[in-house]
Parts: sequence; C-alpha cells; structure tokens
Amino acid sequence: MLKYQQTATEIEAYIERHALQQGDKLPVLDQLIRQFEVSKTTMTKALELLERKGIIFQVRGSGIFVRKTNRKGYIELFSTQGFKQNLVAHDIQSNVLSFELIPCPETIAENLGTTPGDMVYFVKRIRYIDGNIMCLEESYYRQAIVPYLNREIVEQSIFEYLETALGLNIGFSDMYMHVGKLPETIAEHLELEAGDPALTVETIFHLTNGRPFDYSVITYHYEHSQFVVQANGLYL
Amino acid sequence: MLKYQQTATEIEAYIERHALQQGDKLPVLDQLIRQFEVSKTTMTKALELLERKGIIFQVRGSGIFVRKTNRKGYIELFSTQGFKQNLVAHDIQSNVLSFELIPCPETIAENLGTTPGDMVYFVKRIRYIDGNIMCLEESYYRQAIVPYLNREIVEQSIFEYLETALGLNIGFSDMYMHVGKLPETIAEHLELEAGDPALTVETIFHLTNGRPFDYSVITYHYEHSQFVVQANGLYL
DNA sequence: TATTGTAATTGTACATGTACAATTAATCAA
DNA sequence: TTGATTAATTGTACATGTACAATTACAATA
Repeated sequence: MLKYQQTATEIEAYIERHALQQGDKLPVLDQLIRQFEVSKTTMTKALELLERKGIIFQVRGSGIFVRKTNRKGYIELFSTQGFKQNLVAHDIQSNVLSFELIPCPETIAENLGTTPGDMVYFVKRIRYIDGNIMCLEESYYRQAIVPYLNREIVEQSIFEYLETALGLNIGFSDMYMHVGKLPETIAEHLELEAGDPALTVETIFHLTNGRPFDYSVITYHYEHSQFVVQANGLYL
Repeated sequence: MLKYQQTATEIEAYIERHALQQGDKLPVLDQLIRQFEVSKTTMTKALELLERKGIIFQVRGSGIFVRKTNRKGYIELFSTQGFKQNLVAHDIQSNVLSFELIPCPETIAENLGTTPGDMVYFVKRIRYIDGNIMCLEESYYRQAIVPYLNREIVEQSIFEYLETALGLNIGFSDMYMHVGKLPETIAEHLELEAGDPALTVETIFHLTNGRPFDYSVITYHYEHSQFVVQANGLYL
C-alpha cells in the first residue's frame, strides 16, 4: 500500500478514534506532518484523497475539517468497487440466475470495444441488500481479460476476485443512467409490477490501462435503493 | 486562472485541435512539459485534473491517452455548476413558477444547517432542455449567504450569478437520489401522469468554506433526461 | 460600537530533483 | 518460432523548499 494511501487510512482512523463530527477541525497541516511523520507532499496527497472521498474539506487560511453526510441507509453509487455503503456495511447477497460462457452479442461488443463473437462470461443475478431485493444485474466479462470465472465466485463479490485473485487493476468507468417503466420480464425478477418505476444504470468498466473488460446493466428496485453522491466541484 | 488550470484548458484545446479520438496517445510527459513550458508539478496537476474530468487517462510506462464517452445526449449529473452537457451545449430554458423570500421551513433548515425562520429565497421553476420539459426544481437559498436575488436572475443561471456577480466560491455538494412514482402535484407540472416514474435528487450545496447555502430538490422528467457519470476508481 | 487596517495563521501553487514501478520493445536462448 | 530475459521508456511517489492567497484575530482608528 502506498504511503499516502496508508496515511489517509490513518487519518480516517484518527477521525474515528477521536469521534470527530461534521465541521470539527483536524490538526493543522504542519502538525499532521509532524504527527504522522511524512513529507508535505505525502500529507497533501493523503488529504486530497480524503477530500475526494468526501471525508474532509480543506479551507485555505482556516484549516482542515471533517465532512460527513448525516443520512444513513444510502448506497454510494460511485465507488468503482461494486457496492460500498455509507459507514455501516450492509449485508449483500446474490442469487445467480444465469452463468454461461457465450459468444459476445453485437450490441455488447460495441460497448466492450471488441468484436462480436469474442467470448464473454454472461452473469445474471439478483442482489439483495439486508434481505430485500436491491437490483437485477446482467454483466458481460471479456474472457480475453477475465480468463476464468465460476459459479462459486459469481455468488460472491466478482470484483474482489478480479482484484485479489487475478490481480487486475480496475481503473475507471463510464456510467449511463436513465429512469423508466419496468417491463414485465424484469418486474417479475424484482417482484414488482410491470410499469413500476426503475432506475437503470449501464456501466462500462475499464482497467487502469484503459481496456474495457465488463459491461453491466443494473436495474434497481425503486423501494429498496437510494443513493448518495458526494461531489467535489470541478472548474468550468 | 491558476496555471495548472490554464494548462489543462490548453491541453483540452490541443486534443480538440488535433481531433484526437478515444484511445489516442498524447505526447509523453517530458514533451508536454517542454511544449507547454511548465514545471513537472504543474503539468502533473493539469493532467490529474483532466483525468478527474474524464478527458484523459494515464498509464504508467505507456503514456497518456484520450478518454471520451461515445454516447451523445446525456447530461453530466455531477458538475457542481448546474447542468453541463456532454460536449454539445444544449439549450436550457427556465420558467419560474414561484419566487419569494420566506422564513425557512423546519425540514429545510435542518438540511441547510440553520435555524427555522432564518430567511431564505425560495425558487420554483420548470427547466427545459432543447424545448422539452427536463425537470421541476425547488430551491432554497440562505439570504445570509446570498443577500440578493431577483426574478430576472432566477430566469437565467443562478449559479453563474452567484459565482460571477457575488463572487461566491462553490465547493462541494451532497446529493441524495431516489426513484419513485410521481405524485399528482408534480406530475401536472411535468405534463406527466400521476404514478409515472421519476428520479428525485436532493442536493445540498456548500461554499468552499463548508457553509451550506442552497438546498434543492429536482424531479426529472423520465423521458427527457438521461445521465452520464465518468467515475474514477477510489481505493478501498 | 463599528470599521478599518494589519499581522499571524494556514493551506495551495509551483519548482526541482531522486528513486522507482509498470509497460513495452528489443534481445537472446532454446 | 516461442519464451524468457533484459533494457529503454514513461508515469508516479515522495522529499524539500519558496512564494503566495485566503482567512482569522487583533489592534488601531473613527
């Protein structure tokens, strides 16, 4: 683990240990540098990381403060590593409906930047959050990048396996979201009625080297899913 | 404008000028440094900024590459500065339904971190994208921070006014999203039926100094809005 | 009391330099 | 030709140091 990541983790622990709340002030930069025995660059990068994660915010001339969202039970949508919940870890379970190795359909191939017919693992599963149906997920993994998957892995966390066992470096993702009415075929999986509202999120996941390896379509159960996003301003 | 921001802008222009496409390689770091005549730190920060904006991605040992989303017509949800579209600017219009200065309701006060009764500007407007109804927006601005607003400003871009005319520094925001069925009262504004699906996004906007100044609830028209998010991985 | 000016505090921008890790290309061995 | 090894390329981590801008606190002034 990199030093600035390690430092960030330690600062998180510090915040937790001292039970700091929204708006509370951390020690000043110089003090943090001395306290955690790192260089200014490293501390600055650690703080920047925490800022991007929505843990703190920095105010020039004033100090470094704790930033916390006060609402519970919201899912963090944009942590590239699957589902990560707001502080409290929820219980995530999966029910695998389909698992097969197939030639890539044309529309999927476009999104994965490959040719139709290239072999892909297709995974279809229902995901539960604290015992409730959260979403239906349909994913396609390029076998050229993910050489092996099995039903056992797919029942657990796929991304965990990709990172830990296969050593893949997951980089960035493009997500496309829209809201619509549930078709009958999907509604029955979510135990909802056709025509009920639903959020659909298509995501194309890339490795750090830019190669797309996973295309997934997730349809969320509107009663059992709500999301929080902590955004940081970008200049124009 | 800061040097690294300026540099980032120039690199964007470079990409545009050379019509670089998804996956195309930029000059190597050293070359960029010489070409744009900045230090390594500045160039690194500029590139990091472009990476966060989803314009490029960097691969150690390999190079710097252009990252582009290929789908058009999607709204970028998370550019703190109101609505910014994917490359092509859309035509955004507003129809102001209400505009008044009122004592802050209790539930709003909680979100704005103020006391009930504190004066706030309440703005309710329909927003159109390319002539279609995009959403209904209800916003509350703390008068303590936004001393003056008028109907004319509210018909245009409020954030533009806050930044340019008032010189406010908009920092970060917390967004809460959920999907549900439209109630009759909102449906009629969007020219939809009660029970139709809708995405609702509550956002609390903060200044760079951490003070919340705007609480807004936006309900999107499900047929005229779809979103793109370019996410970058965060470590665990 | 209110306001203005000023100095201390504190984080950010930026430069320079060293070391290193991941990738890619070239080389060599089988 | 294939596979392993090596070397060159290229971006990232990290250290140190200077200058500066935004904030805050406090003193001076009206």
